[in-house]
Amino acid sequence: MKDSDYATKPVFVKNFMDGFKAALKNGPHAFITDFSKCDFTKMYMHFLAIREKKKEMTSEEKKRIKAQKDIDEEPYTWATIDGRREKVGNFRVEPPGLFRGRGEHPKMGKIKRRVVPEDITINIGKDAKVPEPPAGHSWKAVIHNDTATWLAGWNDVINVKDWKYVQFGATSTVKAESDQKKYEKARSLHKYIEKIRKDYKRNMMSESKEMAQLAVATYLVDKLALRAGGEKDEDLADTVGVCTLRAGHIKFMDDNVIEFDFLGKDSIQYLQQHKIDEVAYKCLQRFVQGKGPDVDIFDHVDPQKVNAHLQTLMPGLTIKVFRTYNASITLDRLLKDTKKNDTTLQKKATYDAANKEVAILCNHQKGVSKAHDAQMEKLAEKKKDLAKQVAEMKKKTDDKNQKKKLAALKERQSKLAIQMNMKEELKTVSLGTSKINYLDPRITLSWCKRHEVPPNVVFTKALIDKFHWAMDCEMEFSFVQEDAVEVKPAE
DNA sequence: CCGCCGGACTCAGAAATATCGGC
DNA sequence: AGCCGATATTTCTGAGTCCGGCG
Repeated sequence: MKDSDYATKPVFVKNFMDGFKAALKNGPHAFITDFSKCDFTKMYMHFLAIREKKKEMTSEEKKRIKAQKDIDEEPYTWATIDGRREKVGNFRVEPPGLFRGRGEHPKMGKIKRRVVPEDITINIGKDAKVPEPPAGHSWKAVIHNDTATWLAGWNDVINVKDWKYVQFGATSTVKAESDQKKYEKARSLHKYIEKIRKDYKRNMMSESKEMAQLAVATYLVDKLALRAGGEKDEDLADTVGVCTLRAGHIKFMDDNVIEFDFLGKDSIQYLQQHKIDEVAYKCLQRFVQGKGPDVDIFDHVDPQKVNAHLQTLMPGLTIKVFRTYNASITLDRLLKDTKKNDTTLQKKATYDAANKEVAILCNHQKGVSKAHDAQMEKLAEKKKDLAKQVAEMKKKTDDKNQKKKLAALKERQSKLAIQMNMKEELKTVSLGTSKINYLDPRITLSWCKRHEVPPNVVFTKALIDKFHWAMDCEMEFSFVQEDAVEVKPAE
């Protein structure tokens, strides 16, 4: 934290000092009340030294310690469900520390106390042996809820109403089945999408304010893959989704273009301009008329109402399904441009480009790494150097391998150019999130089969494990089912 | 009915850690 | 061939969505 700018934020400092003072109260250090007079350098140096020591270990030592750790943890990484022994996900409780919310979080800096066995509820089979709590401690409760999939849970110590759970890992049957169901539902949305679009286009012109707002909200969800946006408590960061968009979050530009500028999940900025449907544009103008920037645009609807309406059109349909649908069908469409005779590397580039388009659609971002500019500069140096080498090689007409060497240099040049281009283009775009959560793995795996690309070119080992249920999909798998008529994206 | 809220699960980027690849 | 910085992958935990039960 000392390396971050948290200490310059008044909210962080206040929350931290409140907790710190409470901890020091009645002790010999109760006189400490002023953050600006505190110097934590000694602690900082202490932890830095520990890190240094770790670094200095030989690789053998490191390996040995890791192996021992794996052995020690092994018993906690498995659980049996319906007679199957399956991998557990997060089996460790969260250690104490300072809470760091995302964005301008009102609780940043609060001290996160240690979670003790007395906080933990164990959920286990009636006849199973209950794990022993640490010596001298007891569990808060032991329950036998066979309708929930969590193994243990506790109330979060910062947002006390929230629960934290120990769950099965991504490779487990429960997770795999639910993942599969998610993609099947998104896939079936395709069969209803024309009906849904007709429905909202008609309803946008409804006299009923609720109906019109329902329609425009659904349109934005369909076209832009926005999140639902539920009401949030005051003690959380101020972020929005479709239903909580406020008048100040949109700007009306010429030619039915709207600029969206708001903070979404994790306080990630959504800043995009889109040309939208003319009727929807006019509706939005009507909805914000006479409203100040802080007033809700959709004051007559909420996610429950939108979802309830969606379910009159397709069973089980909710707002988030559109995100999955949109992401997957976009990948499906873009991968069709893969060239048969390309090298694996080129095919991978096509895949990454499609993945990138999905990431932009879903607004999946990442912070620019601290070293980015320096790294780019280094690559630019390399580029200059290569250019010089090429120029020199051109002069060496006496070298009988001149042609060959020149070709090799040119090859390096073009590779470097691609690398630099990619690095710059992806400096704020995060590809992983959509790969893990939004893209039907069968699209990717059937593409791998058709184009003879090994799955590990596009999926990490963990993803290959997670998507084991999709591995044997057919080569001809299509996210859009064969019997479906051709449908264009929302306009 | 409908709105509210607790509960359970999915999804999110940052940080930590492991592996890679160029000199 | 081995070191070191860059890149890839995994871990962590915070932040959403949505359902169902209750008043």
